[in-house]
Amino acid sequence: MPELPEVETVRRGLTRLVQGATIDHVDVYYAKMVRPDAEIFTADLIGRKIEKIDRRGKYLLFRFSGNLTMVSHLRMEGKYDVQPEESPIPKHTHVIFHLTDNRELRYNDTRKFGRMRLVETGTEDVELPSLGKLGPEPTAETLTLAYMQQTFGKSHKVVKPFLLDQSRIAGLGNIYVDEVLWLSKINPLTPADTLTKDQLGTLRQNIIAEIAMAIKGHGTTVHTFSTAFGEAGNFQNHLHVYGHEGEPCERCGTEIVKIKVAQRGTHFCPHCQPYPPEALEEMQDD
DNA sequence: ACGATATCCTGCTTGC
DNA sequence: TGCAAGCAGGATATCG
Repeated sequence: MPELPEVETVRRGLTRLVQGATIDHVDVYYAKMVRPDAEIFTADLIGRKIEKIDRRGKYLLFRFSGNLTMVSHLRMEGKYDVQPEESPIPKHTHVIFHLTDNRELRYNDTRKFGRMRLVETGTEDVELPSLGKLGPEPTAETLTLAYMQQTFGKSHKVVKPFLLDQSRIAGLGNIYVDEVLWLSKINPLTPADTLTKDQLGTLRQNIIAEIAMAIKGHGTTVHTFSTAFGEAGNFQNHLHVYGHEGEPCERCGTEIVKIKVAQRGTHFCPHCQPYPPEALEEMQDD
């Protein structure tokens, strides 16, 4: 599942391959994937030049000539690749951007969860409310401790779904949330407003460092992610808890457990990340 | 306004 | 062996 580091890796690969290329025409094979409807979508893109590719959180923003932006979200399994036009078309290819140099930019998505949206450049924050409401990027400059103290302090939500909320911090997904909580020795069921300043400082440092390291490693190949640009993601070698249930914790040897928190699979070490009193009380009730 | 829940999809895993 | 049911999950819509 692409999270921020994977999307950034895709952005860099696409920039290298198709920045400056011009769209000849577009074929949409799965109409629900695009907006406005496929007819308008394909008509609007004819003759446009890909001037730049930006990213915000997990969203890709293709900047086209003529003030047009395509906002693309890969969701679970979306992938782009660039192929010569004679190359066979795989089963789950849903959109093909035919370029004028006889190459094709193809969008593949097994589960059809990804979405593309065409808007006038500059209006994306309004046209896509979830994009406009994104929290700060997880970097040292943009994610300040003061911001974290303020936002965490105001919420009773438990920290796992809190960190998955893109309007709080942009770009974290299920894998990296489990990882940074393990690194920070914070139980995923801890209410956000009970975290101390020290804990928030540790969490902040781990988020920033983990995302930066994952970008350096070209993302993770957990499940079906690969960059398709000749840069195989190798970050899975650095995962400590995600997908490691039943294995000993690298720090203390206690068995890593997997539970459900807010409907999401959640991995942690019950010794290094002890349950908060709130969670223990809830467990008494059962 | 907020939280909880259902929905979208397909492929893989699990269980009988 | 075969097949049905269960599970995975980011964003969004809907309900209370």
